[in-house]
Amino acid sequence: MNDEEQAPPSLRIGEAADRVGVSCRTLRYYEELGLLAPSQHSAGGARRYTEGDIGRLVRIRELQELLGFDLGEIGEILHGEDQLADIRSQYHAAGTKGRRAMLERAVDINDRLRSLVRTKQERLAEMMAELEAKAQRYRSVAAEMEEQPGRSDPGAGRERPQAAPVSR
Amino acid sequence: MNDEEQAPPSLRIGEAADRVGVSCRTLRYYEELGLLAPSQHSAGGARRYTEGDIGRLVRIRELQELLGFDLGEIGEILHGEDQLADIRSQYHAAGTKGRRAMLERAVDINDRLRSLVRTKQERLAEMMAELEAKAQRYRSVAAEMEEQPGRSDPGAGRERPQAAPVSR
DNA sequence: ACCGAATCTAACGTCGGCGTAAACTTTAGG
DNA sequence: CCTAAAGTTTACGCCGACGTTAGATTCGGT
Repeated sequence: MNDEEQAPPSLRIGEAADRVGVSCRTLRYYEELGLLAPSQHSAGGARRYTEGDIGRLVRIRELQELLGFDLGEIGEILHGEDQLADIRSQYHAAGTKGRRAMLERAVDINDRLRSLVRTKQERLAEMMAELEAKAQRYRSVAAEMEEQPGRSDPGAGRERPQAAPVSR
Repeated sequence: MNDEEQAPPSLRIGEAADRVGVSCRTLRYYEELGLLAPSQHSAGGARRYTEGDIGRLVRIRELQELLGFDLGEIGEILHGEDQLADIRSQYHAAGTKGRRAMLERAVDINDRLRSLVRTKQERLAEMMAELEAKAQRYRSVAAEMEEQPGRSDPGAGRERPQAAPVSR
């Protein structure tokens, strides 16, 4: 009656790579570094990536491009979180003490990441303010050009409204 | 009567490097790439950096670290702005047409930078939201641990309040 | 004038993050 | 079953962004 396969359609390496805009080589390289192992394989041994894998991959890229971590640091971050995730599935893996330690470590990573993101947001906000100020100066220069067409010889226009200086 | 020298105290390469947290080699490298030339030199030919140079250097680092440009792209950005700055000091350098073109180019660069910063801010905001959601989950797990001290054997606690799952 | 610390130029070294080539195997459609 | 397209492993290549070393030169305080 129900011939709908509910198997999550895992992606081949090329499809996965296209989805996040990287190369196959990059995926294999991440696997080599222990960052991202496909959670499935075909009978013949080909990599099959689940949606969860894709999510992890996106995460890696965000840490790389947005926050500027190198792949080693990203590995540490991800593994810290992986360990904590194991607490849920493997209740027996560690004693209460170990679980507390893992949680603390994950919280620590999370705190540092949030702090880093915050400072980055602040710096970006400053930069944006400067860019907009500069855009404003550009507009006034453009306005000055409008009302004085065809002016190109030096020595003139020295004591006029003095449009805001352009460079920083 | 007035022996106060008002000369802007230009910095030596080591001092300049320390100020922005880079190495001397990095400064010489940037100069080699045409990104940052010290605006002064000592009699013997040693580099002397003004405060303006420092500002430019900071700018380079921001474009590199915050926005992720490579040094070639940064060069294009800076030179575009440099050209526009010349319009102010060299009225004769280009005809009205050329000046308009330069302004347009600078405005174009500015627009693209602002757009890029905006999208980066948006992505960072999303990331921050995820990090805070995760922090919230951590807190609930920690709370669960508090009210159940010394629980470490498996098979138990299966049907209790079910603290939010930890991993993403 | 002297001398240790800082700079100079020139050149080679390094390392991360993949790109690319080669030779072989799996996959999937007709 | 056949075959083109996609995937696999192994290994070398490459480039950007500096680090480092060497030997000569300059700076600045006494």
